[in-house]
Amino acid sequence: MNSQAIEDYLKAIYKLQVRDSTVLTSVLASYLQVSPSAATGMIKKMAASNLVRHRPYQGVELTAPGEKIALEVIRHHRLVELYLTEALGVPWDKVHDEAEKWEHVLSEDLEDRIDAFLGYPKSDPHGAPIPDRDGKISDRDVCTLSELSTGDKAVIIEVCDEDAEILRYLGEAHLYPRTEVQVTSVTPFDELMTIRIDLGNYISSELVVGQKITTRILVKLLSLDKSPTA
Amino acid sequence: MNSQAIEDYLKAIYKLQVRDSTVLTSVLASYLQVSPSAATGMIKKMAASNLVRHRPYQGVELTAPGEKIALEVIRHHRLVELYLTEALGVPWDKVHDEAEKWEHVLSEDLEDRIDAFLGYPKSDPHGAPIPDRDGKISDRDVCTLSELSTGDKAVIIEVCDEDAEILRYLGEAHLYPRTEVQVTSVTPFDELMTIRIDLGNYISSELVVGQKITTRILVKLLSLDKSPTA
DNA sequence: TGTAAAGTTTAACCGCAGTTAAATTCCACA
DNA sequence: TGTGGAATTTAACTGCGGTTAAACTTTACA
Repeated sequence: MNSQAIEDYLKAIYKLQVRDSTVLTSVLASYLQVSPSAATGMIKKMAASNLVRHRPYQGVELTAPGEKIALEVIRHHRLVELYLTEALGVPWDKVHDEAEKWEHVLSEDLEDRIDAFLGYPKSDPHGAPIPDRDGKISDRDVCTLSELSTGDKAVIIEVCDEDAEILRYLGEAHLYPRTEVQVTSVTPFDELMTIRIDLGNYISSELVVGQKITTRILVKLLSLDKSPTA
Repeated sequence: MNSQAIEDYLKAIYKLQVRDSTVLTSVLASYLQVSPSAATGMIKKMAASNLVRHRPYQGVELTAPGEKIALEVIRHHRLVELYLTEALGVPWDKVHDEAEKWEHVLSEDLEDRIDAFLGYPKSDPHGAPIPDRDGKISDRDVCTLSELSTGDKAVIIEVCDEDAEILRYLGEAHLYPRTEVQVTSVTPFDELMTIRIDLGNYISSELVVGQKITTRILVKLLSLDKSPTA
């Protein structure tokens, strides 16, 4: 069995690999809030167990076995997040921190029971996909809100779950997964985006959001008035 | 915040104090499956934090702050045990081991939510009392099954939860909390006890049990055909 | 009452995951 | 192309909770 620390490192590398396929020691260290030398030490240990590939001074990558474990931990995390929301009513800005602890103590048996209770869900309360038992994640056709242009209509697929304050703000603005939004304008330079939010019941609201927000929301484009800019 | 190890030590001392008000290092060490010197080390550390009182070579006792923490951990443990049984259908011989891990990661907020979900329960699936938030446990008028005499009728209040095999056996024999039993005979020397078990619907069964079992079942005497022997 | 056995504590050590400080490597730019 | 600065790794150390072996109390009994 791997230690909780190793599980945390593997999960972190997995998440950082989404941006860059090879992860620099310093990036990993600052993500995990440890010193670069601590990260180096753990990287070497994980490399010795064939969980990661390490090219000294160049960065680190998950191996297949490492990725498998990372996906198991992420599956645990997201199942627990959804479970806490659905079964115990924990508000969505709190479930991440709770799940950080629970993900490491979840037995396979309990994982199955929670999965069944939830009806074998495909995504967590923030819209993040839940890997299946084999670690597979279904493909999604998404981009960040910040990539949209004026006139584009989209539905929110996922919001970043790691900042509780942002989540509270998004919740107040009704920016949940499945909410529809339309970009009504984008300012130059700061790229402040005015979006119309569909609140249901033929009600909508308008909101101006900056890149702190727009880069943390994943959407699926609905209308093609304009194509997303790369 | 205390480490998981310290929480485990405090809980262990609490449980062992039920038998003997002062706990010997060797007893504690063997209960926790660590070496006596490891126990000594932790005892000294806990004594320095005023969690226990240590009389060298004589044994260890919880202080008031130590007992408070022990009761909090036990409350977590028993709430989790009941929650796993009620909400997720985990069989009663498995909940103890799961709860051993979960008790250390339960936030106060989640504790309250689980407590409310369960309707502020007073005992766990094995009949063990759940301390309230202040650490108070309601008094109970119980003795062990082994203390009863021929003819005594009693209702099972609690069964020891720490041995999964015994629990499976007890479950098959329908020896749950709230089951009524009557002692029909006791052999000399081995003190093998024949008990009649009320299975409900006017059905009962008979079973011969030894002291491994009878000392692990707490009962409340119903009829007073004979008083319990001290 | 002296002593040996049993129990307890101390001492020296280990692995884990972190730290700071020093050495090393890499890379960009003059 | 040589070199300075930034990033990375190594080295030396820390605290935690465990180990075994040795030293020390306590106690029971001859």
